[in-house]
Order: sequence, then structure tokens, then C-alpha cells
Amino acid sequence: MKRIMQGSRRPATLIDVAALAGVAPITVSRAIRMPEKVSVAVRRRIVHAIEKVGYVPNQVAGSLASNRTNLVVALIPNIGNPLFASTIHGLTDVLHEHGLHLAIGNTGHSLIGEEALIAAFLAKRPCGMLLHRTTHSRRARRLLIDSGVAVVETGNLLRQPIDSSVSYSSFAAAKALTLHVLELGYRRIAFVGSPNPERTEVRQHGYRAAFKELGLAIDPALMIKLPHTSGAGAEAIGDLLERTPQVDCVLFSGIASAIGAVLECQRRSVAVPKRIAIATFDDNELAQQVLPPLTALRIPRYEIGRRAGQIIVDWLSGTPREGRSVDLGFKIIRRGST
Amino acid sequence: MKRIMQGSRRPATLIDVAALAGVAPITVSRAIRMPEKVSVAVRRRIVHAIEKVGYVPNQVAGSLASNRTNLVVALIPNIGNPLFASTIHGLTDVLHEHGLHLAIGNTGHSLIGEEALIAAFLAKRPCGMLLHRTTHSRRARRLLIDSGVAVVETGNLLRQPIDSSVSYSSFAAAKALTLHVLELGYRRIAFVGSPNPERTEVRQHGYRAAFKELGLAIDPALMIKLPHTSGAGAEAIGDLLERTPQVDCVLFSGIASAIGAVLECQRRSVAVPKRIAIATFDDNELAQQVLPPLTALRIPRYEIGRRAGQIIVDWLSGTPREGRSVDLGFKIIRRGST
DNA sequence: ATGAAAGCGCTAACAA
DNA sequence: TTGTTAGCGCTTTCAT
Repeated sequence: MKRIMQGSRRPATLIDVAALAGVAPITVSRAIRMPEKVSVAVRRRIVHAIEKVGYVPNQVAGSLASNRTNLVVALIPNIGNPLFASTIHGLTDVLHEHGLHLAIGNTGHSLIGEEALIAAFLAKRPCGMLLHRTTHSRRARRLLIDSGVAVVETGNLLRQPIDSSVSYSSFAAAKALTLHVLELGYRRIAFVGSPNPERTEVRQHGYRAAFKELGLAIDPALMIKLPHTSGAGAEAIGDLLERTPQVDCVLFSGIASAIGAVLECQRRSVAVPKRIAIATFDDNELAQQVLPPLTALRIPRYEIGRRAGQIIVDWLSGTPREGRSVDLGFKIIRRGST
Repeated sequence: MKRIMQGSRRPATLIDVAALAGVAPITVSRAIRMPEKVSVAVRRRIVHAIEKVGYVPNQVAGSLASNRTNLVVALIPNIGNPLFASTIHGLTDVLHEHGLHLAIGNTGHSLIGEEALIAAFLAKRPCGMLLHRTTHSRRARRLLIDSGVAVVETGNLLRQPIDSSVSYSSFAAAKALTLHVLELGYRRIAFVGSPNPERTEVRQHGYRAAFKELGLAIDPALMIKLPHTSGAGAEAIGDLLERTPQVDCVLFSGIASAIGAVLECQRRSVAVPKRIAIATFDDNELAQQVLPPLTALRIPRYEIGRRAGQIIVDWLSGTPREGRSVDLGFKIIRRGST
């Protein structure tokens, strides 16, 4: 009740401030956006007036008039996934430095399709858009291109990005990690992918390329798909050991499942890496703490967010971009599990 | 280059669509927002025209005219922290169901202070705001109250929320967890808090209350503060065992440090819970996988986000709220570590 | 350094 | 069911 009555007081506008300060509205606008263009005396009066009436600028009106929203949109498959947290963090860090704000869309199990979702966010007239690993329909691409916003795609390196792409190469990473364990002498290497076909196929491709490069044969019984949870990882390694005892190494697509697998090996007293080696396609602090610590691929997630933000900022300031695809690479960190 | 030339084509407006369809602009507006209010024939022509010119509504203009942004803002201390992911997830799930969108602000190490940050986001004229455990200056509160937006505070249950508060009681949780281990017979119970004083003090308070309730004395050597990382947890338990060998149980404020501690015990072959029991103030899948699995406090983070979203949605639809403080509670899940 | 006029693209309120 | 008229609160452009 109290709130509602207070709220009914119409919020102060530029005009209210101007009237109180005895200047034209445009002068107040200038005092706020380019203080140096307004004389000190007038500025002081305006600042006073602003405090007095509790003026908070209406950015909606400002955006409409200036045709500039300072809004960046990130479309993410699943906000609940901690993986995205670092990228979003890097992104907001850069955006906030430049007075831009971030709106987040969860493409996950959204009822409305990708096109509708993109259209809905485009309706906000953002200055830039980060798209994490979404495949686009022809119409969605059209929509994005016609909109004129800076589009940065992340999640995988694209040869034909709509505008630009910042990521690492999933193919190269998978190949490198597979070569890494092949070179260590492992041969019956299981590959555990996620149910996400898009991502998994690229990685499987890299996995096969590594075998091919060394002229070795792949054991098809060792290609598995399962969700990225530690429970699933635990089950998977159990199954592998029982059903395909020839296995001597497992590559996990997700870190949670890899950690689950290591812990399951502890429970079963299966020696890692002696009986079976384990490596994973992502890294975090915990991967270093388990016993044995996990050999992992380190992906520069925070940096990807920052770089994506930087590209958007550069685009807005008219700075010509250098390349369309920015490869931020990856590192293989060998620890005890291989 | 290509992009820039294409982008220079002025985007289609409602007027363009109206002209092409041979109707008044307002009719197009209606056809989009309330299709049932427009005759089928006219609607068809309008839909055609929209497709033809590739019209994407300008929500900035719409918001200004209708005085409704459909924007909700969440201010979070640290987006990089996976803990917040679930809450944000729950929040977006509800918001998207009601056509609202989320903008995220990172209060963390922001250069601009809380007041400025709140003012900056208020300038976007959001319909609602979620504030995660931020203490507010008098002026910040004023700003929020005067704005008339629905404010939901999370992170701790508040007696005097600005508008409403959704959370669990940190005090009750800490007391309950402490009582839990006291009742199991542990007596020299270390409490490992985070460096965040605000949160840690409330929990320490609960910890003391539990001892007091049973008329037991606290060992002051067992109150520790450290960052929530698994590395820190590993170190901490090592130190505790060496410097204060009387310790028989450790309560960890953060889950990462608790997991680090369990893993450290494995490395040192310290028997958990025989030599030392471990419990933690948060739960996740991994906590169930480590050896032994961790006794944990389960906090309904996703649900907190959903509920916060629901409150905002209700507020917007004028539904009177039931209570100002919603306590979503917690559960203690006993596993092998105690 | 300051101001006047015009309008951004849409929707509310009120007709017809 | 459809249209007319007036803004929403600000910034742009062009004076002064």
C-alpha cells in the first residue's frame, strides 16, 4: 500500500529539472552527458535540481531519440550450466567498462523457437549480440544480418560466421587431446560425448583424425554418448570396464562426468591411470584436486567472453575489425590421470 | 563492408507495414499485440506486409509509448560464481513464460558504487529488480522505493525488505547444521567461513546459538575464514589437523572448500568421518560423489529464482502479495561424511 | 555556452 | 472493427 501510493507520484523528467534550474531541457541533457560543454555555474544549479527532484534519466526515451540502446544481448543454451558463467563474466566486465549492459536469453528449452527468440531480442534494438553455439535457420541469419547489429558467435570456431566468431577449435582440441593419449601409448581409447550432436560430432571427428594420423584403428564399441553429469560419468566408466575390458583410456567430453568417473574408480579401487587413464575436455579447480588429478583441456572461457565484448565495443566505435574468426586456442594440461 | 552497406538500409517501421497493407499504423500495432481484435482478412494482409518488408517491431518505442519495458534487472555480486546460475535460471524460466526479459548487472568489483549502479539500471525503467545480498545505502533505498519497481531481495531472509525478500534463513541453517553434528556426538567443531563478513557473521551466530542451546562451550581456535575454493579447503583441513588436533568435525561455508577438504583427507589417508567429520553449507552433485559423500545443507536456489520471478510477475499483474518475506527453507542431507 | 524546433516509432485514449 | 489525435521523454540539428 505504502509503496503504491508513493509510486503514483509521477517520476521527474528532464523538463522538471530544467524548470527548477531555470534552463532549457537540452541544457540539462548536456549537463548529464557532456558536462564539460556546460558552464560551471549552470552545471551546479542543474546538479542541485537533479538531487532535489530525485531525477533518474529515462534511458528508454534517450535510446529512442538517439537510436542507441547500449544494450548487448547474449543468447545461451542453458544459463544453469556453470560453464557459461565465465564467458558471461568476461563479457559483462568489458561491457560495463564501456557503459553497455547485458540482457540474457536462455535458448534452452524455450517454447518459442530460435527465430522467434532472435526476433524478440532484436526488437530491443541491441547494439550487439553474442550467440553461443546456436545453429541458425536461413531466416534467422537474414534477420540478424538485416538488423545491422554486431553478432559474435562463440562455442565453436566458425568458417562462415554471420559477423565474427570467437572461440577455440573443437576439432583441433579433440584431435590434440586424442593424440596426447595416443602418444602416451594408450590405444583402446573410449570417447564419451554429450547427447548434443552438434558439438559431439565435431569432437568425434577430431578423435578420428588423430587415429588416422597415426594410422591406427578405432574400436567402435568405445564411442559413447551420455549427459554431462558426474553420476553419468560414474556409470559410464563402470559399464566400460565391465563390457569392454579392453579399454585403457577414456576421454570425457564434460568435466563433471570425468570427475564422476575418477571418483567411481576410487570407489571401485580401479587404478588410474594404470588400469585406465582418464582425460577431459574442460578444466576447473576440482579437476586438479581429485585423485589422481585430471589431465584436461583448458579452454579460455573468460577470455572468450572478454574478446567477444571487445569486438562489439570496437564495432560500435567504428574500429575496423581484424579478423572474422578469432581462435583463442586451448592448452592440454597433463596431470596424474594419464 | 558488405554488412555495413546492407545495414544502412533504414529498418522498416510500423508505418511502412501499414502503408503496404493499406491500413492505419495502429491497426498493424493491434494485429501484432492483440490479433483477435483485427479481422482475419486485414490480419492476413498485415502479416504479408510484415514478412515482405522484414519488419521487426521496435520495442524501445513501444516501451516509451506504453510506459512498460518488460525488463527485469538482476544485480548479482559475482556472475562468475556458479551458485548464482541456478537462481538466474529459475528467474529467467518464470520471466520468459510471461514475456519478460532479464538484464544482469555484476555488482562485484564494479568501479561505480552501488548507488550509481542501481541508478544506472533504474534508468532503463525496469518492471522489477532482483537484488542478491547487497546492503543498501540510505540513498540507494530511497532510489529503489521512489522508482516504484518491484524489488525482490535474495541471499538472506530480511526482516525489513524494501519490498519483499525470498531466501532461506542463514542463521537457522547454520544453527541446524551445527545442531545436526552436535547431536551426532561431535564436540570440537571447526567453523570455516568465507572472507565475506556479512554472510559469515550470520552463520557464526547460528553456530554459536546451537552450542548455547545445548549448553556447550565453543573452542575459539576453531573459527576460521578462507576463500571458497577447493584449494583453500584442502589447506584448511590440513592446518586444522596439525595445529588443533582436538578437532573432530569441520563445517564448511562453501561447497568447493568442503570438497577440497574431503579430497585432501583422501590424499592424507585421514579417515572421514572417523578421525574427522565434514559437512557443508551447500549441495551439488559432486558432493554426493566424493568419498565419503558429503553431508550437506540443500538450498533451493533454482526455486528462489522462480519465486522471485513470480513475485515480480504478480506485482505487475496487480495481484496482492501474500507476505513480504518468503522463507523457502533448506534441508540437511546426511551422507557418509558425518 | 545555450536554446528552439522537430521528431525518434510506437501506443493510449478516444472517436466513428 | 478501424482510424484519428496526441503524446511518451529524450536527443538531434540547426540556430543564436
